[in-house]
Amino acid sequence: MGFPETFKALSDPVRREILTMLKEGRKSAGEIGQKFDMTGATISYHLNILKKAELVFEEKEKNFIYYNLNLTVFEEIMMWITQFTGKKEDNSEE
Amino acid sequence: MGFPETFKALSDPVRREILTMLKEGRKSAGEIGQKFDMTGATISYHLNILKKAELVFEEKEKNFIYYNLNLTVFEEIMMWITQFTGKKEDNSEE
DNA sequence: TTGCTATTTAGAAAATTTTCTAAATACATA
DNA sequence: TATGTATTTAGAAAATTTTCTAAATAGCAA
Repeated sequence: MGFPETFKALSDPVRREILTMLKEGRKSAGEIGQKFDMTGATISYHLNILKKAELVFEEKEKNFIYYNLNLTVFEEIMMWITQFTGKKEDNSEE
Repeated sequence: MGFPETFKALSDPVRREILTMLKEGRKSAGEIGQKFDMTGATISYHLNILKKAELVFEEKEKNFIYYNLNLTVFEEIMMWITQFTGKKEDNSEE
């Protein structure tokens, strides 16, 4: 995957808002788009960046494409930041 | 401060590399610049972005300006990510 | 003061990112 | 098959970011 893509993906407010929406559970591209004053094409562009950064994955179902959070990469970002804050690196609880 | 600036600041590889360098301790703008194949003006631009994001602070001493990590904001990013990974939010050890 | 070193500021050029419109694809169902 | 809905792709325009050169500022030291 690569940190460059991940951090780039997180650097845009629209994309962070999309991630926040997905905390509630999967949403279709259309549902996500309704939250923003942008064309579907632009939302699609942002979703693609999140997908390439592996921050989300998609599930195709009927006519829809649903987007989900992929938590693995969030863990990796945590690790990266941990090198600065010096908290323990293995969160072995839970 | 604001997450937008912080994430923007972290989105550039040069700036992340600068932060990594500063783990060792404070460095002057000149010392930082030696690591990169860029003009001092460009380094200064990146340092300013890190400073505005409050990821670093500066100490002026004699003819030099030394840059240091400011760990506070890293903690805030950790918090932001924690909302996704669901780890405990108060790291009350140490 | 004058000159030297360290760094920033200003403004322009180059590169990248974000957004849009229009067209394309894909699937579902009448 | 034909039509409609959901979403993406292509290509261009607009906006932002990164970089450079040249000039400015600031402190030190002769």
